Amino acid sequence: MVRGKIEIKRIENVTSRQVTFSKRRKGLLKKAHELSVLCDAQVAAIVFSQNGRLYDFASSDMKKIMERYEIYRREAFGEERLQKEQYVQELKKEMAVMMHKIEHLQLHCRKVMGQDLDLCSVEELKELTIQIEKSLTIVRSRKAKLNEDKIEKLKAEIAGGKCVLNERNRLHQMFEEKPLWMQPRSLESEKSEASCGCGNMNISDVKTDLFIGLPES
Amino acid sequence: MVRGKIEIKRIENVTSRQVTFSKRRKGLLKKAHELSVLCDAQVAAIVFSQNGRLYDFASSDMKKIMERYEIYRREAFGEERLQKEQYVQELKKEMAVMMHKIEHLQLHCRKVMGQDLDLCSVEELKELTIQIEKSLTIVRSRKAKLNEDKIEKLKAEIAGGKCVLNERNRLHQMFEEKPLWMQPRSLESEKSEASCGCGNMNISDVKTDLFIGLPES
DNA sequence: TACCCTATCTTTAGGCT
DNA sequence: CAGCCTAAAGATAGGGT
Repeated sequence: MVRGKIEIKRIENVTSRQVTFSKRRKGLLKKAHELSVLCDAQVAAIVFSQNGRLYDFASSDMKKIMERYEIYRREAFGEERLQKEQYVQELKKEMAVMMHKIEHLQLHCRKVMGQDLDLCSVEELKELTIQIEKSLTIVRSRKAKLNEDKIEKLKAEIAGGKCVLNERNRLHQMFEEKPLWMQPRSLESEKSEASCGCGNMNISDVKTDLFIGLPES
Repeated sequence: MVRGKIEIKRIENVTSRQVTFSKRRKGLLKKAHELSVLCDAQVAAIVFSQNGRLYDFASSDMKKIMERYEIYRREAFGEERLQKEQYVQELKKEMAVMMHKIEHLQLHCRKVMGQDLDLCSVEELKELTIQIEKSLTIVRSRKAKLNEDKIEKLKAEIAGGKCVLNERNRLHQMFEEKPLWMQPRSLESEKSEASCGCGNMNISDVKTDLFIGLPES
């Protein structure tokens, strides 16, 4: 091979390849430009180097050229758009299903709430009644259970509270003093006692309960 | 201008321009190809002639090259796609809202049906009870009304039926025979009479009522 | 990496068929 | 309009800085 002549195949020497890339890339873009000017044609050229760098030329707006290209190559590019379109259609379909579901649920809710019964047959109303009666039973029993639980809890707390009180009384008696609650109290001490120590809720209920039986003097 | 040398500006002579276009176009695409092979680069070239004919070269799939290009030039191309993307996003958002609504409705339905009450507070249960009781009242009154209407209707029919019966009685008397309903009846027919009207009434009750007066034979 | 040099190769303007 | 011819213009491989 004499100076200058090369085969058109990948240049294996990295340096040589990079140099050639730089030169020929410039040449290509220049020629693209010349063609567009000389012949008044729409020309675009895109080159990605092996390093991923982009070099390009576009005689006019690249976007427009590419759009025009896509129109020509509709068959190759249409698919993707079609797929997107189909995806949107699927979404819409799904939304329609959900919408239907919502309507159905709303209708059911309303019926159970005793609304929109105009269209119900006697049979339907009968079933509805049974259903609602069942619900009522369940809800009531649940409520009753919760209340019972609460009562149990309160009872336990009251019992606990009494223990504390007895303990305190015992201590006071050990020091041969009247327990504090038997002494005349200022509002302030009452306040501070109420807000003292133990939590800020349950115990206070218990205290109130206890106070009922206490002498006010 | 000597032979061969030209300025880079639009060629005014149409023939000359077309010839030059043909030659340089070929040259450009060839160089694009050579660049891609020699330097292992991704190269694309698009040329539209003034007549709107398309000539192109792509070292690999043009679609991919253009997509890669768009990633580089996102700011210029993003808008349109972004709009579509936003549309899809909006759809998805709407779907999420609907999904939420469905869940909410389902939860509500279940609660009204007396299911999933574990998480309800006593307050909620109280309200639920009131709601369900209301529903029950409404549904019952609606059912009652429908039944009353039906009874009215049936009474009217019975009245019509009595006319027929009277007619028949008249015929029987003409033949000096006792009508069947005046003959002693079995317990069965009495029972069915007892269950008529009030309570779980439906068409069959009423029919039974009508059969009472009809000859069994 | 980038640019310069230059011999040589490639492209192409213009002309012709 | 397509193709061929040819000389000039242009591009570039290989080498050097």
